[in-house]
Amino acid sequence: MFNYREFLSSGGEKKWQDEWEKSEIDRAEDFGAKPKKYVLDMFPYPSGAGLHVGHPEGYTATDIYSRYFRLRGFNVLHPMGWDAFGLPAENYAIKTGTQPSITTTQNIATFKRQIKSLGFSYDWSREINTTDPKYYKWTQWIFLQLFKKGLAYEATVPINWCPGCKTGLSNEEVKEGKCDRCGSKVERRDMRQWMLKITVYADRLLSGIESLDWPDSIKALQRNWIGRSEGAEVKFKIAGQDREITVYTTRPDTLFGATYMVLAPEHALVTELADKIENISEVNGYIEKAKNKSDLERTELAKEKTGVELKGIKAINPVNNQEIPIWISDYVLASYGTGAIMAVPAHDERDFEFANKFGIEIKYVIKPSQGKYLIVQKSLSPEKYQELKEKFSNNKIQKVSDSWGEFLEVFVDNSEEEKLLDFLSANLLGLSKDGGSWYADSMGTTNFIVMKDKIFDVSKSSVIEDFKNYGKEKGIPEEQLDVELKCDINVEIGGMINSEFLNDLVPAEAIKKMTAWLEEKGLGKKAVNYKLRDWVFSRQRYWGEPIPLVHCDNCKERIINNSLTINFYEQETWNRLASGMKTVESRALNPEDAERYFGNVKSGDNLKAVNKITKEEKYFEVKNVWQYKDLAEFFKDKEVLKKCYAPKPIPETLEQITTDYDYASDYVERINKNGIVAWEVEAVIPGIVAWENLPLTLPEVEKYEPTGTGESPLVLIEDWVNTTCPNCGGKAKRETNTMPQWAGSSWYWLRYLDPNNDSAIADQEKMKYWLPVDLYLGGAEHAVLHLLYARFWNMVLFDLGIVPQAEPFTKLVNQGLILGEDGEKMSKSRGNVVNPDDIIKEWGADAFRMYEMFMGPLEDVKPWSTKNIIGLSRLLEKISNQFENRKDGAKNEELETLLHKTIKKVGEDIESLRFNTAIAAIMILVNKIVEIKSADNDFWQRFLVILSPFAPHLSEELWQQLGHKDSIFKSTWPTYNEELIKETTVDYAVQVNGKLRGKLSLAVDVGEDEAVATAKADVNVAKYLEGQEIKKVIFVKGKMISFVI
RNA sequence: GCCCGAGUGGCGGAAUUGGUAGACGCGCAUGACUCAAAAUCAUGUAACCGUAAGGUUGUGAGAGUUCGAUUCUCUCCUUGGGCACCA
Repeated sequence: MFNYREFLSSGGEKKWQDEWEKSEIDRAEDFGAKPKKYVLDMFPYPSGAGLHVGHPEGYTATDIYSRYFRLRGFNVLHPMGWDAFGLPAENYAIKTGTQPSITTTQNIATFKRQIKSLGFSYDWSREINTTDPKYYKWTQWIFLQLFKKGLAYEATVPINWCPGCKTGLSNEEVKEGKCDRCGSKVERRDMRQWMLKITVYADRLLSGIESLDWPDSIKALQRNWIGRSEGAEVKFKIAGQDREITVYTTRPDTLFGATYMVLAPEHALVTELADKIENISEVNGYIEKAKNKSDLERTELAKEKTGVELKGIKAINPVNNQEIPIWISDYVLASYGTGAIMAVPAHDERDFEFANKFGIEIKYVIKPSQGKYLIVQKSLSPEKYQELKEKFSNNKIQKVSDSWGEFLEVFVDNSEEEKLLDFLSANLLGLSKDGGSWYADSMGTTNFIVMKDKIFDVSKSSVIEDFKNYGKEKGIPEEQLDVELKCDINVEIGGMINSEFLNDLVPAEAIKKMTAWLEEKGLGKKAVNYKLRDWVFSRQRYWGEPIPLVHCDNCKERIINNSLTINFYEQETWNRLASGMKTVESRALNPEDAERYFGNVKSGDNLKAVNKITKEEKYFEVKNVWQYKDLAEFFKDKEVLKKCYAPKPIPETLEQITTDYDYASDYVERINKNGIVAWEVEAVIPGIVAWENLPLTLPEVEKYEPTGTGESPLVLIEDWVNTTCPNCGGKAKRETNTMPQWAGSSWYWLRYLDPNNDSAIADQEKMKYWLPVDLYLGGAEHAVLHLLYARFWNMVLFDLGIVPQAEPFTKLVNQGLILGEDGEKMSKSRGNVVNPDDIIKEWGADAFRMYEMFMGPLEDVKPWSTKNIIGLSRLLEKISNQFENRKDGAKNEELETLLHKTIKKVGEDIESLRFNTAIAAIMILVNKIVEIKSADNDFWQRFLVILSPFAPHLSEELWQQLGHKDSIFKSTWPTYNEELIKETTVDYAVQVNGKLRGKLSLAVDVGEDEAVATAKADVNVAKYLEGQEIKKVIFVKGKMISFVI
């Protein structure tokens, strides 16, 4: 007699887990003939706490999915591994002195035991571990590919420094100004860092999103993070100076409304024109203060804008030649756009706030015309309301309420403006709020300020004054006249005003027209900007992949930033050259440009200029990062080509140059071959970089404590740091920074394909066979970190011809967070953490798996509830009991039909990851078995297979009890018969005037006439139809019949 | 502030080319079995009125479109997540 509880308590589940492992049933076959399916879980960080119930949610889902597709005849790759570099193990080491590698090994063992106890069908022969030198050899190898491609560079930049973790962080690792890991407030620090040039891929990372079958929310997050914006760069001249400032704006249409300019405190203009600025000490004081503020402080103080005007100099608005003041303020960021803005207070909220605070002119250049009017409701009689409705029947009238009371809103389009105004003045204005006046308060949504007997047009600049004067005349209390116009930032509606050649255009069109105008006049041009910053890639910590580079003193020079090369041309050369180049921007070098070009150079570095023909060299020592006076002097009379942000391979054909390459420096080598005189400037500092033989293994250390000085503990191991240069054989020093945690996870799905390959990250053919990943499941917390980095690396590897697709993950699904029983996030401190071990011990793995799937939709956030597990346990017990009651030859038609329906439903639900409804369907079927009392072997053969992905242990056990020698997972998914599933009768709902009045069971192919006649004859329905004229009958086949009377 | 998402019984949740709201499970109630309890089985379970038949209301709030709205449109509220002076 089979008993489910006995099966559990006697280790029945473990028995099958061992059996499956022994028979290697879960192995994926490389190059198998069956269609392939790559089902991937985000691999876990093996923490000391072990698995929590959130982990198995995703793993169960992919397990069910994998088992289902194997039963459907697919060759499924379903691997698991460990993302084991990271701070917890290192912090534990600092506390206890235990080597991170030892803790990691222990934690992995725990995780593996727990994961195995859930009966997941992972192919363990492909297990990987990011901390294994055999694995990180290839992480390092990929880094070197990036380095050789010019995508990894060293730079001294202000970075996010976490004082708690004593390491630098990437932008993606900072949440609300705090460290994503430890919660410490992040500080700004200038530090030497290895950076990855992810910005080069910004556009492709953005456009690639479109093709992905990912949740919209994740796509939106990535789009936001990349933050592409289109706009224009506009040049503003400084009055009386041979100097201009370039600003970036997305709203060139509002240029006529630009009443001042703002520079970031770091902007080079201030130092350059220091002697022209009358209040220079005040300005310098402000700059000094801004410098010392952390990013967090800047944003915390954001509520109140600060700034200082640069007295003595003025900028000239290029569209109307008006002189406008120049300010510096930290609400303008040096790191975005050009570090300078034109301020249009009337149509930008930040500028509006700033201008209001400092009393700067606000000039409106867009007339709003959304056509929205507000009317006080209490002034409307029912008759008037009716009249209003009839008059404006095509428009929307709705009730709203705010702190002022209840109103009606009437939306009219422009064509009906006049009509509404007539109506307003004829009917309503005399009856408005408080017997006095009432006004519409937002310029953004309203055309007119409406007063008792007068309407004011807000497009007139004097509107507020007019309004107030009129109000005073009428004796209206002052506080009721406190009208404020707000800034309006819309692009879609309204027309331009006060803008000469743009007048009456919709802003969106005005943007195009203005941009074209600027380009034509040479005052500006179209430009694109991204919020995405380069990836700060080095960490000053121990437990990570060593960066496999060597600094050598013998070798003289090092290019610290491949993007830095700029070419300066003698005037004559320039003249010969410039006519043939379309995309080149030329100008004499000035400090502003120098700052932009050499922003990565730090004090003490050298800049080397090389004459490409004579090979003459000239060195400039950098005294101050923001000042390059010597350099500027030397190149004063030379033109400079625009810097090259994006080093690209030397083009092969002329077409390539003109179509693909924006930047002239890309093809400077070719030009030089033609004898053109140019100076090429590189930033150089002592020490060459060479790369190591891989893997460069992480040495053991005695102290894991970060030094806190911006160097990793590796610095303390002298015989590791000191090495020989692979380049010249002389004395050299190793790089001591390590890689961030995200490095190992940025390519791990490739390694599963070929985990033991010692000559490549993975065999090309294997990659072609298995890639891309068909289903990738994991938490949404990785939306911009792991998923963006992984896409970036994959794209680079694709460009190198290593991986076959640019996008690694075709379909991505996020499992929702599981909250504690109290509805809060599970956390140790709250004491609401549930340990899977306890649940499995009490209820078994099958019940646990099924409960996690039955909780609700996979993607939803949902609370855990231990008491609800009993429902699933009962189900499994019921199944066991009914299995014992089975009777051969006792076929039941009703049950057979329901089984077919269930086979269909469960299959469809698994494919679309709707496990909760699949289990509900299984429950309905089981309830039917109970009702029928007995089912035959033939029924069980098929039922067990559809149960098996959910409850593999019990299904396998009962399967074997049916007499099978082979595993149930070697069988095939049962088929269903469409004919059998077809219903013969359908329930129709009968409605009268939209209310349900009766239900009818009719033949599936019933005609409309017959159905309507039957419906009319129904007692319940007839009651309502009696003595009524039927105006309309609606018949929806298979659904309902509706009478309108 | 901006960008996503969600609001349905006591609870977890079903149902969307607009067509019978509340599937399935938990819980609860009553009954059977038992000396009793647990377990199990049976029945019931949105709210209100009614002994019942039946009726009315009902998917965050308000409006709109429709014969008919959880589903579509608009406004608002609450809530989860993300971004946060990105010009």
